[in-house]
Amino acid sequence: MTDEHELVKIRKEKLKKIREQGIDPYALHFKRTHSSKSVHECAKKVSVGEVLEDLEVAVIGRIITVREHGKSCFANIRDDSGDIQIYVKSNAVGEKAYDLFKLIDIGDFIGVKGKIFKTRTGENTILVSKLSVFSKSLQTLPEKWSGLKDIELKYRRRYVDLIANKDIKPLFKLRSHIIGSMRKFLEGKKFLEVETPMMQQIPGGAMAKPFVTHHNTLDMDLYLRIAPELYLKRLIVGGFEKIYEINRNFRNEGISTRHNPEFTMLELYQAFADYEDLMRLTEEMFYTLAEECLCKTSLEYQGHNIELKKEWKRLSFVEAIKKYAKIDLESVSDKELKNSAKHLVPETRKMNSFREIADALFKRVVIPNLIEPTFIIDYPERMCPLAKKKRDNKNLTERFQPYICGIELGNAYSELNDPMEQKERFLDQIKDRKIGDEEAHLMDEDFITALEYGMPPTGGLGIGIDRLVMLFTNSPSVRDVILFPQLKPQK
RNA sequence: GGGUCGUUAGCUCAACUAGGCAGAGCAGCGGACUCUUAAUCCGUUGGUUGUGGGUUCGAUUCCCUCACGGCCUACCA
Repeated sequence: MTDEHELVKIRKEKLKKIREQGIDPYALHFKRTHSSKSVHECAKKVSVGEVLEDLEVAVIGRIITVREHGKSCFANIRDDSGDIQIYVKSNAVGEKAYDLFKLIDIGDFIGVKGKIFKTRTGENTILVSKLSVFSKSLQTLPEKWSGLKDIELKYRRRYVDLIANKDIKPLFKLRSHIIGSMRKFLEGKKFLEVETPMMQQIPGGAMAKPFVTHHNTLDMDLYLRIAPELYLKRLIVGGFEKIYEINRNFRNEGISTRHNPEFTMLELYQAFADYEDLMRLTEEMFYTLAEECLCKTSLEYQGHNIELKKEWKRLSFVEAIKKYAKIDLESVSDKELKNSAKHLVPETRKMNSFREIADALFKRVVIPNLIEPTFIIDYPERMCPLAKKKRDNKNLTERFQPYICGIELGNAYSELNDPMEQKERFLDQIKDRKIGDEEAHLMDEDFITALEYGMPPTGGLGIGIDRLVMLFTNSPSVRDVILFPQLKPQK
């Protein structure tokens, strides 16, 4: 407290003076009649210089700017609907209230009552007749036209970023709108939203390192889920035919412009559907979301103009590697693959499993070329332990991943529903794990048991919501679309 | 994890190239001003230059350490 900033001290002094007038500066006893937006609507019928006589409005908001003129003052207050100008005049509001107003700073919440008028310059304004304080701000807001630029502060104090930078709130409103539209789209197709465990005894459904936590009473470790997949499939076994979950996954991996340790994912499962059905569903979902949220079927991302309402390109994983890396995965041995790969992607030297090397090649050499909406399909069987083998080629699986502008947006399969084959695949994964592939799958016996009860043929689709929002908001970093991205503590 | 760039007043930025009293705008404070809107005008407070070392007569500036962050890269989605 002793090294408190001078600016905070001054504001606390003002706070004290307000309290000395018998006013509680944090209480709410105010009936709002209008938002600033609705004031603007009422003001449409007022002409320049005129006052709307037969209406008194009560508006509450945060002071954003102030322009003093002796015994009168213009200020702008902001609520969730926008900004409105107020005009506080000593002889209109009374001298006592005007003295109170002098104790008000930019950042404070105030309530005003008064009539609407249009100034000489045509600005809709509330001529204040009564004024009250509802929250005294002790911190100074960032400078009014540069806003908050410091990226670290924007993330650490997102609340300030939201106040100071006008484009931040609309972005997160759009994110919310996208997720809402996604739910609406899925409800329209009769999908049922379900919730499955975030804390799992065996983390499964994806290739990633999990976060570990501990339950004290049960005295056992639990893992924050890396994916909901295996539980959602259990529900398909249980008889649900169309289900989805929109929720957080947690992966204990690196942080980058495309990765946050916790991220939001849509996963949906549809019985009696295959990956062909889901590709059509994906196309429809993307352009429907664009229509609803962007009011068009195209989007601009980092200089690329992308039309969504069309049949997306399809390229098989093997063709893609052949096209961009000039390696034929179907004919090379593991040893040959390792040899050819190390020239293109030196990092593969350290890798041993087929999955890791093929994955590395794909990410480094293929993905940057996938700008137009593209489904990469038919991945080699050894890369996808949960996917069903392709009906006419048993070395491949019925899997696809949607890509736009080099962003991997999801993952989908015709799900493997043969319990014995699933068990074999898990055993193969355990072999990969033994040669150093830490992300290879673990055995989940209960999941095998579930499959033994019989899972209908099912299509499953996962969509990374944060990345989808990046794309829809033209954001270069996933941190720009996550309100509170993960950072190290300060100091 | 590796590479690279950055960190100066509450906020936005100068000063660093080639070491020589750390500056401006906004915000704040005092004053003038009853239709302004980046209000204007006059005056003014505010700094351990991210941290800790080193070189030097002298370091915001050069060198090193550490912390935090951006970008690239790796793991991953």
